[in-house]
Amino acid sequence: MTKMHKENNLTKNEQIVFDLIEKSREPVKAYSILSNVKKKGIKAPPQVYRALEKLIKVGKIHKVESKNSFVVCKNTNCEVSNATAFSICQVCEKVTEIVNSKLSKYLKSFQDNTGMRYKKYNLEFFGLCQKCKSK
Amino acid sequence: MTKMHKENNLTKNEQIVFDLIEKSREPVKAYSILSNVKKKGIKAPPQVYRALEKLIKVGKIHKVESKNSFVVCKNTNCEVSNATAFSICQVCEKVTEIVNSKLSKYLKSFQDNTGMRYKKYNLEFFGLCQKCKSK
DNA sequence: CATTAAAATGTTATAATATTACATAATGTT
DNA sequence: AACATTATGTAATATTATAACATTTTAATG
Ligand SMILES: [Zn+2]
Ligand SMILES: [Zn+2]
Ligand SMILES: [Zn+2]
Ligand SMILES: [Zn+2]
Repeated sequence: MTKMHKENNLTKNEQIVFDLIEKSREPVKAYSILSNVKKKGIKAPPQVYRALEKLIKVGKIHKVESKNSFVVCKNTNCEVSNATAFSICQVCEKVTEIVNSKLSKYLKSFQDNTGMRYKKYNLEFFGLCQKCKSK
Repeated sequence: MTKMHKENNLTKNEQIVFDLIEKSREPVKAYSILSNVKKKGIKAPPQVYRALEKLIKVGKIHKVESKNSFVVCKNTNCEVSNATAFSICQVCEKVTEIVNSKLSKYLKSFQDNTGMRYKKYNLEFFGLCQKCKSK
């Protein structure tokens, strides 16, 4: 097979899945990805889920857990996906990645009551986006 | 039907599901709940999911999104479930609800870069629990 | 370049999670 | 009692995700 991917280290299927998520500009679900990349030759769920897993691992995308959806990282790969925060509109379901160094510093240095620190977190905020608030 | 529930406002099925989650003392999955309450007369997924939805709404349980599991609230119902934080061990999968007023104050008053505030959040921290760290 | 090992892909099937739709029963209100 | 509302029962199906195994591609080695 020819080298179809760009000058990063993504494989062909990973690149196809990444391109689709990036293009969509809103959270995408795995089976939506699947149906949209059929024309590119990806035919079955495992091909999509493998790509998603790898893309998450290298920090190029994140999973929005409350929506079982995937978005491209807007934040220099979030230190390889160990520190993610999202803003989610409860009305229109718009999802935005929060890039805020004060917040990430606070959470990365957070110690719980037992003194435990954490390597990784995921935070999802819910509210009304600007557009929905002004309606 | 006789009034089977206790002096709260839970219905029969809600009480059955709640009792099971409470008893389990670790996150429980919906179909695990279902199989364990069959003997109580709950036979189908919608009965479980309806109860879960209501229990979440009133703040008696939370969903741990990254694990598709449910836990009882340890924190005075988290102001009716609008502010939840969990500690999740990456090895043994132990889940603990974090009760920390500094953290909750910080997050409730958090404003993103656009000045937006949020009514609700869910935070999941990942790391090693005491037991797994000392291995 | 032939051989082998490792990584990636292809494919089928199935598991796990969750919801829709509609029927029946219980409860509360007038 | 009549009606509306809430809760429950039930079947079917939709959605999300993984297991298992075969094949192909790529990388590494001699
Ligand atoms: Zn990111
Ligand atoms: Zn909105
Ligand atoms: Zn709680
Ligand atoms: Zn542990």
